[in-house]
Amino acid sequence: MTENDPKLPPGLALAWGVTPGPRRGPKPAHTVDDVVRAGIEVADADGFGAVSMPRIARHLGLTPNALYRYVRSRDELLVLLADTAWGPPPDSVAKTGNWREAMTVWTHAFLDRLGVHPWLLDVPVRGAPSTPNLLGWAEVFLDGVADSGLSAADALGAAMLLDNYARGTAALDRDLRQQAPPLAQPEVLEFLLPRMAERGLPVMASVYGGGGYDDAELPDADVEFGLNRILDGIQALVDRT
Amino acid sequence: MTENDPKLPPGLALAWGVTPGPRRGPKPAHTVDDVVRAGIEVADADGFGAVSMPRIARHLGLTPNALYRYVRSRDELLVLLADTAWGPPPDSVAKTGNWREAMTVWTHAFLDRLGVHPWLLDVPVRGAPSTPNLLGWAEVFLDGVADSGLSAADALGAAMLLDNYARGTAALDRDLRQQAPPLAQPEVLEFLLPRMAERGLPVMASVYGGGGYDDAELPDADVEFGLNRILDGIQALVDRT
DNA sequence: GATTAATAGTGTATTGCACACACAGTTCAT
DNA sequence: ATGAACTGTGTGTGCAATACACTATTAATC
Repeated sequence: MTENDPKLPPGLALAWGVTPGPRRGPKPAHTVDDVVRAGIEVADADGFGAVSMPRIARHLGLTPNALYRYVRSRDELLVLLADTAWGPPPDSVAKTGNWREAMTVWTHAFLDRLGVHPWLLDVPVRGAPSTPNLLGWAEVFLDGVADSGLSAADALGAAMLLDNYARGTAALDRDLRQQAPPLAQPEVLEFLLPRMAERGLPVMASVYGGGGYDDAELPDADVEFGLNRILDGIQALVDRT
Repeated sequence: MTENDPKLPPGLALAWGVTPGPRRGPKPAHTVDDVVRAGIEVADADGFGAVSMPRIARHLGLTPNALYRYVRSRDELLVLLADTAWGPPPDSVAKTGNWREAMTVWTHAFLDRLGVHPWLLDVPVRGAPSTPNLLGWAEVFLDGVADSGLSAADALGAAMLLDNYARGTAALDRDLRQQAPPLAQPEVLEFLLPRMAERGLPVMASVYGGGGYDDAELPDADVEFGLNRILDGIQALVDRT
């Protein structure tokens, strides 16, 4: 059983490795870790949509309901999946010399993880981090930017800003990559351009019609553009302090 | 039937009001617009999770499958729902005097819409905007920031950045507001703090333990903080040009 | 005006999901 | 040795998207 403190939010206890002592009944054929591993394998293979209890159970050679012996609910499992898939924060952030480099490295590491497990974007976020690895990512961020002189509140604001930016960017990239985006087919522009002109959308029409606009991919340069804007903005704040 | 050009992405034709000419069979009891309106009502009332074909059909007094006479798939319907719920872009952006004010007004208007229809955050984004209202929002943005002297690419980058920021912020706000976030209960901190200390997370431990940190709400000040950082960053770019 | 082809909505079926509950077999504490 | 606690199975509920066959209706055509 997973009950330790029924008042704790789902997954918290398990994420911190709090497991009840020796049990009485038959030995479980697997561990919570096995279940989490299986879940990650399923998600990596077929995306978040495939992360269902029956699917994971099949992967382990179990019937669907057996999973509820390891985990109280699907929600609880998702918390564990997220923490495990994010993994520990990178050391590299601590080794940087200054806050700006730390933020850059942190954000790139964050994006890398999302490249490895794109489905992490689909795991609902409940609130502030409360599981070990997620807290670890926050910790190395705050640690790395200590030399900026930012207040704790401002540093946290910067972390939220970059977290948010990385997630959005990664989501966009993934969406463009997998499902053929609207503008990929020439028929679409053919359909769209005259109607846009008619409806008074000249600027966007020239952007789409100009040829230089590609919908099918998010270039690295665009990612860097946004990141540099944000860092410049933080820079202005740091300079002011 | 909705087929006009089967090669167009789902919903595109309908979103632009392209409907096939007069039909032969019985008169439809409703219009595509009715279906969309019903969908929005359902979503407003019970969230994106409630937007199912049976649910919308019931709202219209139809059997679930009847909807497929108006719309090719649920996906197509979602495209229409999103464009209609966003609605036309605000006039206010065009009336601003300079790019910075325009971006500020645009972002706040964007956030306002997400306040009205929070489920818009859950509608999957397929790629670059291709429906009339969404294109309109992009248009007024580019129009409003023309005086910045930014290149079209940079202005688009700024639009993406702010769009992304607003979405992330609104999502966070909504999540914190509805489902009780982890740190809301005192037992959680009681559980967490000793373990954080043990695991080498002193900075986050002092943030959570310091008392000033509230998980239950996203203050307006935090929203403005991020927005001002981004605008400062764009400012730096504008100044450089 | 009669015929015919296209169409709207219904009913039924398939498949898949989360989860509740009762049960059979297993293992440890007493 | 006995019984309580436990693991995994089977069965059932209620919901979803969507396919398919069918009936009733209507407009274009003869």
